[in-house]
Amino acid sequence: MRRSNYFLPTLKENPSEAQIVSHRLMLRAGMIRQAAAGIYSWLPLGCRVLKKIEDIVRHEMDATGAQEILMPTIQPAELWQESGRYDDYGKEMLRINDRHERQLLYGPTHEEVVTDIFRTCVKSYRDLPCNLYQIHWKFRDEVRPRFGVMRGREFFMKDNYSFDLDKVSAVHSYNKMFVAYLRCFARMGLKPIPMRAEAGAIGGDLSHEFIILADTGESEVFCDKKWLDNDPLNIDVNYRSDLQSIVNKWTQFYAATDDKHDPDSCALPDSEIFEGRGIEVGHIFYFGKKYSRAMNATITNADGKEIELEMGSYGIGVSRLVGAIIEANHDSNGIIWPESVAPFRVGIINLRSGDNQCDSACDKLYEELKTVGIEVLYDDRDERAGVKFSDMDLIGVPWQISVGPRNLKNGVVELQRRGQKEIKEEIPVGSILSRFL
RNA sequence: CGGGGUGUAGCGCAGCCUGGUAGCGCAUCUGCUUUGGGAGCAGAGGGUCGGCAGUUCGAAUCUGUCCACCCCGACCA
Repeated sequence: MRRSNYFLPTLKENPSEAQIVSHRLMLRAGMIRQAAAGIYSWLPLGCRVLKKIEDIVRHEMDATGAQEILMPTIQPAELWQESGRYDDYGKEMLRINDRHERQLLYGPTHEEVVTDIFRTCVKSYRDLPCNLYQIHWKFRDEVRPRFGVMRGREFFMKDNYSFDLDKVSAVHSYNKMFVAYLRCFARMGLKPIPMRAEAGAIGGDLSHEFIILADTGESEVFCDKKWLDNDPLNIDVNYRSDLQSIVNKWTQFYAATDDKHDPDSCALPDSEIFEGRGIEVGHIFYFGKKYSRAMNATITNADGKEIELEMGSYGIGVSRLVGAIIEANHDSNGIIWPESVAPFRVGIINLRSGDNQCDSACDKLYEELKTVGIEVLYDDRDERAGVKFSDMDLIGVPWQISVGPRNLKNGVVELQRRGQKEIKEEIPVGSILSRFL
């Protein structure tokens, strides 16, 4: 992408409405625009990152055997009246009447809709287990939206729903999601910590929330230092085999948020405790028959008996992750994207646009990188070098290639890793491409 | 939903107390000079001062009311 035709409205100054760093940087980097409190438009740069995260999540979900669907954002009130949640959910649910005065709502979650789909379409135990997911918009009318996309009212979320015949199978479905979640967050360059959680409004008796560590996180976290050395990507996963040992391994160490942490009763010595801050980015629930019973979602088992389905639901805040990743990866100059979610992998800075040598060297490099499929942003604007450096740092492109007349005389360009200012490499123009293959 | 705060050009702000018809910086446009970490000079454009209703000869400024947004708390992916 050539910067001169890329819609990227960066800001030099901090918008006054934004307080926390990820919100400020997302506005300054031209990723989002606020339309109303807690409601945002996603501009090209933000959209790219959102889709990168979405793709990682989709890939990991597909690997577990889950199948993607899309359910409506607008739902009929009847389903919620049937489950009993229409009254329970309260003012957080945005309620709408259509022209016929039918009661509708903008979905805050989709247990009711998916249960309705399942009960009418699936009648035999042979079709189980089944896990359906979507990556879609939801709306919760928060009393007080804040922190930009981290706590908006409209948000982009991945939500799965598992259906099983019995509890053993349902727990396996739960464990699959548990492991897949660890992998998702790790692939985004984050340190996930699963914590035993209250099931809250969703209901049920088995639940974990996934917290990622970030210095500027919303809640305080206390955990065993052994967490910091665990890497989920080292797990050799076969989703068909029993996963309980992996889940056990990942829940054996101490971890608690500040409201649950009691220094007096904690068995760990202080020297073993890591004290940090975190952001919740995922939550999984096993809730058994709560909805299948209320909504009469039954199935005939092998013995010809009609039984209620065992269910679970599993959420990842995809749009929240954009903010969370920035909270975990930034410096005073801007965002530092992990490569897996970066909007562009490489940025080319033409230090002297208009200079024939610089222009042609940049053009050539740009075309070469594009040809081999590397996402590259080429700043070809007629701006001063400082403006381009600052902008490229702000939007956090992982690799910066600076092309200027001084170095070009010696046939080299400069390669720099975002976030490691001290390391600058001078590389012959001809061999830069091979660095990215 | 309780408490606090702010609405003036695309962004950041001053002016309001003490009424006299709007200003600064950045950004934008034009020209010249510059060019390796947010350039300099000269010129230009851009505002129903959040909305409505009052007070007044006259309101960004005073009064009332509504709205929007932000912060702290309670609540949450």
